[in-house]
Amino acid sequence: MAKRKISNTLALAVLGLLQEQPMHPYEMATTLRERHKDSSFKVNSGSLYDTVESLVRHGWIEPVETARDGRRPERTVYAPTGLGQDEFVRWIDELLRTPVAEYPKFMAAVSYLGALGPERAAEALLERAGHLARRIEETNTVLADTVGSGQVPRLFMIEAECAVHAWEAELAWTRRTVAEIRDGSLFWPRAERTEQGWTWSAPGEEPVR
Amino acid sequence: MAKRKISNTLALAVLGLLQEQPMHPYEMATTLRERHKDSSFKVNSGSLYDTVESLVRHGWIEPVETARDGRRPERTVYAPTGLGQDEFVRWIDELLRTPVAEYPKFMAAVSYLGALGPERAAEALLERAGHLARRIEETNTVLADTVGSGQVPRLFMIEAECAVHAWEAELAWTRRTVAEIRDGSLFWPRAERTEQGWTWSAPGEEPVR
DNA sequence: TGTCGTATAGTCGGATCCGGCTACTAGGAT
DNA sequence: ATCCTAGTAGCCGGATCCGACTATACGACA
Repeated sequence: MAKRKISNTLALAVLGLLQEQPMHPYEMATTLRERHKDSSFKVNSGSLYDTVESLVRHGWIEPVETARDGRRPERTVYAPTGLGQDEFVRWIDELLRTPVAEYPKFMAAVSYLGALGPERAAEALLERAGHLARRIEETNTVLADTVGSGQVPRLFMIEAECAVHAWEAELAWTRRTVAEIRDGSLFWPRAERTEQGWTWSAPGEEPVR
Repeated sequence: MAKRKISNTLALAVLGLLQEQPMHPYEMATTLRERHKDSSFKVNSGSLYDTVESLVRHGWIEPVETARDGRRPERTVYAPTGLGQDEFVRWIDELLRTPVAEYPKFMAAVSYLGALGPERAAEALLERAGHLARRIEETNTVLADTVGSGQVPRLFMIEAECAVHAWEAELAWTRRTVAEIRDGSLFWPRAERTEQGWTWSAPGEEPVR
């Protein structure tokens, strides 16, 4: 599979908005925030203007008007090209079909969980669990206020359900791991350097205290 | 919370390896791959050399030797400084404690699931489910071959368990969503532009076919 | 009427990241 | 003898990304 010309998903968000109506970049940013899409896309104004320019270079969108309102800076309004409309759908299709490696920061830290020692690791994970629980709560509230009240169709906020599901899984794993550390079922070996390389104390022998 | 000087987690991997013994960058890369840590860290040789240099600039590691083996290019061997050893632990602690927004590509695509229409969306998600199931299987095999055979302590591969847990959750959500699309419980509104803005067909009215 | 905070709209320089490249060695295969 | 491939080690140009910044408009309020 050849590499995509554009990889930043913010471009996908831009394309998505322009399917509805022509827009200038600043309006894209505010619209994305209004619709809570800024939790799926990193909306940074600097990146946004770069992204839009890149989409123009690739012929996926084009400027349709440059208006000036009083003495405000002029706004360039963009619309998708035919190519852009096709690629929008193809891109979504591809992203859904094929999982790609993503290297989340949490995974990196878990890789070196051992370095903290059992007590500190358990404590840190427990704090994370609290944050996750709160975030789940907040997102469910947002869902209730929008989809729950019938203001927005469920399909248009489905990514929030997906995110909540993922956080719940992470929360469950985190709590389970804290429990395993505390009850000793996750054995904490004491690594030591010998002439041959590395050895670890085995379960039953003295663990780290 | 002030922004971290270094944010690329590859630097964390480097620090982790150097806790054990001094190493040159190329050896870091091969060691990370041997230990399957390349699924938690994006090990790209270009980035690796940049990262090492950045760690030197910040005083977290320092060159301890530049050896030349025959006429091969010379290798610079690095070791962590005292500061680097402290920061290693602090960084892990912080990454574990506080979840940060990560914008995975899948979430972006799910945000625009609607654009595919029900049949194509279900089909794409189903293909993803297959990939995820395979990846889970593969990782479990690796775990059985390493931790299961007692070659490596479970703690040193705990991130693989964490990843499997996350993929299983994603798989479950994906399958459930396919089912909901197919049995109609995830209503697919037909969006339309009117003079006032946008309106959607409500459940009960004609959905998209 | 001055000015303070917020919304509007976008620019820019520097940091980061990465794919593709060079250059050399060792060990078979032809 | 020569070629070919795989492994060892690192470098670099260009693309991308983002934080911090500029500049104007507008309503509130003292």
